[in-house]
Amino acid sequence: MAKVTIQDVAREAGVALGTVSNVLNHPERVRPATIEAVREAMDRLGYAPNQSARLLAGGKNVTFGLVLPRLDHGFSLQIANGAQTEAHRNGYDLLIANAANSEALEDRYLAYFKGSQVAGVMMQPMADRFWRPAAPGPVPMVYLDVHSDAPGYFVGADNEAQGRLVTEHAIERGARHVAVFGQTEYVQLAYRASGIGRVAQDNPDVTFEFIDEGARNLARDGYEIGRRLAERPASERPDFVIAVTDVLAIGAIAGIRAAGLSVPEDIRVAGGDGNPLAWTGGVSLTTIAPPGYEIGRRGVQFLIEQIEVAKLAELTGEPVDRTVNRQAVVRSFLLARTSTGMKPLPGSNPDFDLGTYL
Amino acid sequence: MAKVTIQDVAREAGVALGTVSNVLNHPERVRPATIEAVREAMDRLGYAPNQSARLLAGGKNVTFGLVLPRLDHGFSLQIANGAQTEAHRNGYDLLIANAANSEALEDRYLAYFKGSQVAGVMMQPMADRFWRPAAPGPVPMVYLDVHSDAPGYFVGADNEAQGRLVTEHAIERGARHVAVFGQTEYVQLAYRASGIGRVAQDNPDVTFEFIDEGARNLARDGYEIGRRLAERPASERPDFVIAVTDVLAIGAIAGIRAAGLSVPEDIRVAGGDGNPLAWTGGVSLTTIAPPGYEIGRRGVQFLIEQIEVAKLAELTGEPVDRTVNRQAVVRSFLLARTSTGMKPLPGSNPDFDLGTYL
DNA sequence: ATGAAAGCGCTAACAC
DNA sequence: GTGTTAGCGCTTTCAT
Repeated sequence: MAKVTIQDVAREAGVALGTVSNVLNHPERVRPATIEAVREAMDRLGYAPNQSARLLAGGKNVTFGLVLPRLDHGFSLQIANGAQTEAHRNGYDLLIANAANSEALEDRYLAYFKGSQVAGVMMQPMADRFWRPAAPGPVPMVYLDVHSDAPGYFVGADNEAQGRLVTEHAIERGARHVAVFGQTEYVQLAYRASGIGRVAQDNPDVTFEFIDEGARNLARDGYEIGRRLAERPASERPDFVIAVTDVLAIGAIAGIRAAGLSVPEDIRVAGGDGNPLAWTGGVSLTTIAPPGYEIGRRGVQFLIEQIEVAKLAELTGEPVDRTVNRQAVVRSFLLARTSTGMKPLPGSNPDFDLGTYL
Repeated sequence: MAKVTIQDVAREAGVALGTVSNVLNHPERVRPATIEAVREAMDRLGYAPNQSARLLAGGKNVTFGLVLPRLDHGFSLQIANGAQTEAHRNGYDLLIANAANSEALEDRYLAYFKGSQVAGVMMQPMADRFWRPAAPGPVPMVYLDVHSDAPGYFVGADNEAQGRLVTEHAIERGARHVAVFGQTEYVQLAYRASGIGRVAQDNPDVTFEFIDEGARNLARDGYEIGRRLAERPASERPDFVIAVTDVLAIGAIAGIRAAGLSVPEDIRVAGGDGNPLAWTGGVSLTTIAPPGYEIGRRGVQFLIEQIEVAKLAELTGEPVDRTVNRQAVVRSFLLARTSTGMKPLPGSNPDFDLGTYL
């Protein structure tokens, strides 16, 4: 129970306190045999270095913090996984905090990370039109899935491109009557819709129908709309359906089938955000590669960039420019699959199968 | 850039250092007007208390750590959400670490949390037959989804009961020929299968068929098996299918439908782990309530229990018993739904719709 | 490679 | 209520 300190280890190993510290932080300064003895003493005593003391004494922290608005959302999970992978690849650890849809908790975790002297903090702010970044603080900070003209680092997806790519694909597949649906209250989804609208304007010969309903973007909302569209007389029925999210799209596929039509033979369906949780059984969904993972990776890279800049500034003695505004946009690309009549690739990526989320 | 300390705040507010500390930790000892002035100074300076210094000086940590083996698995997410909710309800924060399937990372995060003097640590160990808990350390610790006779706190699901409940439901629904399938390599799933087997023994008049294939428990594995079963001649065809996981079950439903039969009219289907990510479109799946959420909640309660015990021991001066073995088993209950011919409840829980995981 | 010592920012105990 | 001070465990620096 009594906590083991570096002193105890030193005594047990018969060396000086400073030597134990060196084994931990600068092993190259210590003779191998000594290292061995010290390590053994640590194991014997079950020693775990006190992080607080380490940090307070000026040790370097190799941990990043990530504040997510929720943990039951595929997009945020993609971010978490991308960030974890990239952080680990660069020798950093990652701690994740779930703000559980509460702005108070979001602030709390943010302050906690800052106060913990982590090497950097990433945050996906709660979706909100009025959101503003905080003033630059003492630790590197990156905002994910949002943009701003204020000083800071921002990584987002090109939502308009996501909409554009899917729509261009529809045209290429010979669509004559396209139905677009999904709740576009969120800024990100509105951009997706705008990309779709842009391509629509460029193709006046194709009929576009925008269904703007009080859908909450749940699978069952897509189901209802899909069923309704499929029950129309053939002449008024769309031959291509675009949903702004994958979850809506799989709902639509189920609804179309429930009405007795088939996908992609009668109606083709595409989603828009590469959500690996969206699985329809039998027919794989055409969508856009999941940008969350890449956003997480890019966020970590921005963090490391800030650390490098700060290190350099410290060497040259020049102050860091606190007013820079850096923005990264993650590139989107289409994943064309069965639901729009494409043949599945032989070695298709199992990452996009719901099964991995068992 | 220069970090703001409690000293700076004190100077800015024109009070003593100790007063600022009191505003932070014992506001009741400070006059309201003073509190106000200090708070204002904090805001003006952008002060964030240094957690390391706080902890090192003996402050109480109100943060729990949770080490998960992966973040792309519904069960672990249930745990994270349950733990977060219960922790928050009790005034604690929760930090999540993703070991990303690496035992080295698992150890690393565990050591980090211990060294960070968090108030308690929960860990869902990587599924492994040879797993043993670590020796009791200085911080409260709870292991999730595993059991052991070694000293420690353990919270798990009653996997055998999960299998038993589903199978009893099958009998009640009039099943005559039950097909059971799923990869039972993991200990947890083997227990589920054993619960099924137990009920099978008690009902010799019902035919049970155990399909033990090299399935990886992905949705597409369930799809193949479901299709194959449905294509059998009617006399050899099961009238009830039990999959050890929900993901397999939804795959099976899709497969059965692809073969031209319908669920639940021709074949009834049940899953076994209440995975909210399993969504089939149209027909809702009979399954067992998701135990992950409850396991996370129970884990936090065990952590708090250990903290209480330690507090009490400190008061009485008696040493804490380090050899106790406490085990909690999360109760399972059936969610009977359309896939086994039950009528959906009018106000059915939206939590179990994939849509919330959009 | 060792031993001694300063000090990181804060909390809690103390005297005022 | 306020101001002062010891010391938490560690890293780093400096002399040896």
